[in-house]
Amino acid sequence: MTALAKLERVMPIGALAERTGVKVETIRYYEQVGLLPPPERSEGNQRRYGRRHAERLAFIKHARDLGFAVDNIRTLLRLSDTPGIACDEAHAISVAHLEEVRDKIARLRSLEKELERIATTCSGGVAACDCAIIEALADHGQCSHAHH
Amino acid sequence: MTALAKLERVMPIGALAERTGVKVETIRYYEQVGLLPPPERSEGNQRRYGRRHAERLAFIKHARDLGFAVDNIRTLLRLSDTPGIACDEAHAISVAHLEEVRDKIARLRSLEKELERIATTCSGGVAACDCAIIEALADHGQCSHAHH
DNA sequence: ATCTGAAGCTTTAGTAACTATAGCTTTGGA
DNA sequence: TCCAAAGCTATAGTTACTAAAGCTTCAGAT
Repeated sequence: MTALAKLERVMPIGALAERTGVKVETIRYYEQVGLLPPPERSEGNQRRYGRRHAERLAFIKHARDLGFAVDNIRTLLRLSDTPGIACDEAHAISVAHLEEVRDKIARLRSLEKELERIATTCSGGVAACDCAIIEALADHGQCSHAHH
Repeated sequence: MTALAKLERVMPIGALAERTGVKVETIRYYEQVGLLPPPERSEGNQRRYGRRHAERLAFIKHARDLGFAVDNIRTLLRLSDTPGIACDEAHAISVAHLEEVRDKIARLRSLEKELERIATTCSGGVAACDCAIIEALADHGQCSHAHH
């Protein structure tokens, strides 16, 4: 058996972290909140991971990168653990999340416009303003953006 | 003196909250973290606000709505308290924040694309997939998006 | 003057998703 | 055998609030 193949079976937490790009502390945290099942331990009580764990953690990381909440990931994992059953729920979660993301984008765009206006009014010169940014913040009247 | 004019001087916290759209608890929180100066108190130890406080709180709210961090707002308030001095700093904060916002928008757009792809692959039918969403999350290989 | 319900008070804990620290033990190669 | 790197647990800190418990004050009606 090669060293690599052995690593596949008994990775310590640091190797798993490096391989998945998830920090050691975060891995322990995921275990604590029940996303990642507790792995075997070495004689000295250190965690030893296998390929299953690596795959599951990759799933989690990917979902987190896509902005899914930990709670939703728990559901998605449960669904992926029971194959064949309805993916309706997975679909619903994804669609809801997509909507959230679109919403967030829209809100940020409106902020962007407003900030652009504010930040360019005062170019940062010493004498030019006193101070347009501060005034813009103080006086809501100039503000174009709708509901807060 | 009208009732309204009197309210301007001795608003209780609830009136200030209603007037500014900031929750009572949040107002107390802003006082605690030093954004809002401690107001006078009634004989029975209740907070009594005046117009100054209302203005300052409006400033804070507006800045928060624009997504400025509390820490940056503290700086902006300090700048607005010492008029005439350099607005360079205010400008720098705004520009940095604008960049952050743009960055966030860009990242969310890429998420949006990816989620769109994932969510539409499986339309939620019972038999159609098993399950494309789950598989997409498990298999990073299909993923178009760049760095995580 | 008294009653009462709404509003206010402080303190503490909870939220999301980690991150960091302290103080200790284990591991694995020279 | 030695030792530095890596791992362990438990606890606290982060951001910007929000909520709850258990009390006190306020202001209008009686």
